[in-house]
Amino acid sequence: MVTLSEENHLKAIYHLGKQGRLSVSTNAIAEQMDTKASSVTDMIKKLAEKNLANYKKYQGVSLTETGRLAAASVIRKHRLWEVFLVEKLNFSWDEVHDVAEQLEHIKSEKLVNELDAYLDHPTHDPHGDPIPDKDGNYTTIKSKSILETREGKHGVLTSVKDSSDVFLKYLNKNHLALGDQIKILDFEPFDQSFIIETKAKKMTISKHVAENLYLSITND
Amino acid sequence: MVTLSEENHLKAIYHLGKQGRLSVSTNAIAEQMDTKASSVTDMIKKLAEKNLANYKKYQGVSLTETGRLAAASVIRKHRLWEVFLVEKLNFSWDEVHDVAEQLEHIKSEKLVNELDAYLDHPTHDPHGDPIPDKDGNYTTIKSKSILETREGKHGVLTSVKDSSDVFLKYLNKNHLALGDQIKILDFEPFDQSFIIETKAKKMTISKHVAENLYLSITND
DNA sequence: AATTATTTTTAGTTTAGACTAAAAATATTT
DNA sequence: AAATATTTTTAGTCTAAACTAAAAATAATT
Repeated sequence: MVTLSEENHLKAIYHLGKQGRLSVSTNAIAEQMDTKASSVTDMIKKLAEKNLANYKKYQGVSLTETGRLAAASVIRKHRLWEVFLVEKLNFSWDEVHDVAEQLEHIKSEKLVNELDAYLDHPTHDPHGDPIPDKDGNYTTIKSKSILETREGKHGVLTSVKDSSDVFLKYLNKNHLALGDQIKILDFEPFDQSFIIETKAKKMTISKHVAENLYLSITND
Repeated sequence: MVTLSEENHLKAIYHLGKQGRLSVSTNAIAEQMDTKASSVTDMIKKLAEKNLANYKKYQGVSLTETGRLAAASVIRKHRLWEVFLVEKLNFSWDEVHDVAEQLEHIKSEKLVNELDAYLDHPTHDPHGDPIPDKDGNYTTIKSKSILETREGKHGVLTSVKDSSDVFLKYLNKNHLALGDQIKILDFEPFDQSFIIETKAKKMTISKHVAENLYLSITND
């Protein structure tokens, strides 16, 4: 049995290294999880003991195949629940995180499978993040942050890097949503801000915003 | 903050006494929860400390108004989730309990309210048990077990007392479901068995079954 | 390369929740 | 009412998961 805390550590390791494949530092995990390095060390040992992680003292941790699958399963549940909350229960995308954080730990094969089917097998959550399938696989939409994109290009807003409350509320306020067609009109080198155009209007976005918005570029 | 274990104890006390109003014994709680009396004593002290329970040593426990509301809230969530699982996710009524047992502890006002609305404010769960509203109130359907009912009477199957796996599977096997119209044809004093008639067929049920099926009697 | 700084681990506490075994209180019998 | 049985509580132990502070290992800098 994988405990709640173990699941959370698996998730952190998964997120920090490429799906847990590369080895991540104790400190990085501690920071991500808002806990202490010593606590992380303890937990890592347990994960290694259960063959969920590869661990050598002072060398960081990576996930085993089993660990990667366990982590993907938790993330799958998290993102499916997020879709459920937004699509069925009128949550907005800035309200789902805390609840999904709880729901992701519910243990029931049938529940996940039925939920997945009920939602029509969604591939991405409300923030544009991919939903792993039962085997932990997912397809990534090729996309680039606006900061990496040149003026004149346009594309569809497919995901946000930062999915914090504040950022999502900023996007709501400015009527920016996933799926929006966006054109990059101008780039200002001085502060690396952009002028972009949506269906509705033109607006200026800061560098900080630009690096958190991901577009799937439309060829023209 | 009410912990998971505290919530489970509140539930047990609520179920054992009239919504926690009458004082229940430590042993009864321990048995219901499949734990030890000494553990229950510890927990009861915590509940009293938090003003969720009234407790005097050796005198049993009852719930305070706050405690009663907290318990009702957990039960409300449990039963709403059961409805969700059956109506939306193709669970059958004998599969919902364990999952609902987990889901009932998810903390989010909005989640419960939206779920309630999404399910169209159901008043009863798949076993016929009433779903408390936000204030912990619910309406009981007047019903009697078949064992307490005389031959010749008929009524609608509104709830089951025992909602264990085995019993529900027995009912499935015999095509008995909530909402079924049932007529009591005969009573056999020797073993207190009954012959009943449903839309589909006649069948004999044992005393043990009869005392677990509740009918809302139809006047004629 | 040696010193300093940082990161990671170890060792020892703490808290919540459960347990066992013994003691104390209450109930039940004779 | 005394003796016995049962229930409940207390006292002390255990485990999981966190913590602090000190020690050990690794990394960075002079």
